[in-house]
Amino acid sequence: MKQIKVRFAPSPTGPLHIGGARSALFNYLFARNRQGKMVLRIEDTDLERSSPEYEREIIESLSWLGIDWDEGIDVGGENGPYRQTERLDTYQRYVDRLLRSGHAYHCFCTEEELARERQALLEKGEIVAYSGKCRDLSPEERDRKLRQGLVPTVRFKVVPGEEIVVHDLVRGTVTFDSSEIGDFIIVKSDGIPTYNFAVVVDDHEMGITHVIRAEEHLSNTPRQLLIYRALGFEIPEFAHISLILGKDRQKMSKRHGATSIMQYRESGYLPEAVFNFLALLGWSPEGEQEIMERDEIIGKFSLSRVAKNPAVFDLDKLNWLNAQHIKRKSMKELGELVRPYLESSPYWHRVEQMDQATYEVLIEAVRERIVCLVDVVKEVETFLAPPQYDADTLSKLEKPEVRGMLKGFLEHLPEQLDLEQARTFMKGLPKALQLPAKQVYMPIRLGLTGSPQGPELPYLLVVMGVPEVRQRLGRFI
RNA sequence: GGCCCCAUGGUCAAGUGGUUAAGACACCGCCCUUUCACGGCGGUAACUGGGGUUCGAAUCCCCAUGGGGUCACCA
Repeated sequence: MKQIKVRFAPSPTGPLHIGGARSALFNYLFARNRQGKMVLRIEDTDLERSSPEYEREIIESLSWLGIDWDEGIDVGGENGPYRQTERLDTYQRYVDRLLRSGHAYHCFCTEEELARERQALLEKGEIVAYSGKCRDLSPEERDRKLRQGLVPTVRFKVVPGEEIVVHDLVRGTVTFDSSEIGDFIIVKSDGIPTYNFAVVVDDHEMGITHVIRAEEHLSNTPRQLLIYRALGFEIPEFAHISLILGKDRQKMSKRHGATSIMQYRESGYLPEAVFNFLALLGWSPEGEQEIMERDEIIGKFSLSRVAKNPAVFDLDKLNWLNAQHIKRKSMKELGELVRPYLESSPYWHRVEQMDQATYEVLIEAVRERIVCLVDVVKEVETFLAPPQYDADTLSKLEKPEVRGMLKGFLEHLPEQLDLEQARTFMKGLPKALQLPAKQVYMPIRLGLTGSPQGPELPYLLVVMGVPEVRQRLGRFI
């Protein structure tokens, strides 16, 4: 059987966002599941908007997610270069071929007049397509315009009245009428090919067998099919996956808040959680299992289980998945992951002073409570920030019986204790003080942090340290 | 507006002619617990509508409706 080869071909005109990442992911999963190859190609033919910074960010985002590729930018390969602006001579060869075979022609219409015509058609509610004005220019006319210094575009000639059939792995058979497609531009006046042309040439040259991309490209496909045919290329399989929508059910875009992959990284989402979440958006595994690691997903992935309907991005579920993946981390791993966030905390100097054992107690205390890694910053404040007491809390703490209890607590409190000892100590405390549990624990908590909620008391004692416990409670005695 | 795609709870989503129509997130309740959270148990909640086809439709067909995409010298 022929080896499968897919590609992800972003244009570096912005950061990698959720939708793009999902396209990349599905390509990756498909390739890895079928022992195929993955290509990363940069489609930078939009000179105005492309930038090397975005290209770098996209690559970094993919790498962070754990998506890698066998051929392409950064890793090279036998079909390079993998940046479209570096492949202009290749496109030129095929343009010449189309020009010679009569499949394409030079067009001298200006952008202004085209925009006017398009607007008029749109208003009349007619099919918006190029008029074909320059289609039958005589060689003499063409040469004259060229001599006048007019810079032409190259258009692909579309024969109307023809049925164009797209066979799509997720959508089935989709039929288009060529009459709805006007002659379209394949080379811009700056000599750079357009997407519809370059994508066909590259996919062919690079031996792509499966084109997996977002549904917004479906209506481009008939144009590309025409080019495949004119050039005599073998047609790959297509799979158009449905879009990811925002809460407002519109295509995901910058308007929807955090949308770039890097933003998720910065907020402390784990790459394996984002990977897991994205895989579940538009695809579902056969079993019931939802929390999965990369290799499990690769093993289960198949295009036949990709849904046709668009999916709304659900942050709640991502959050839940992230918390689940955090719980799967070992203390040691989590301690490392969380450190950069703690470094930005105003209490970092305190954390820095902790010995390894105390640090791990801190991590353990916080582990079940955080959804994103950044949440540690807030959590750590419970332990280290100077407590704030509101009036209500103060009135509770200043009762005489509470004062007596706290006094007893401090008298019994050892000077030094680890987590196990703290647990035992706290457990036995009500008995030692001869008080019911509810009269003991909550006042201590309030006195220590000013808040009725937070990690279990033994954690508080260990992380805070006995001296600070004494100091915080001292004012209530 | 033309063309194209899509349509199961608030969201993700299983389901491919016969099911009490799964499961997950979110929400609500109970339990666990020295608090909150975690966790456990339970609950509310869906086949867009109308026609067909069929002994029988969430599943097949048609129409309507709704949502989305696309109509660039952007990809």
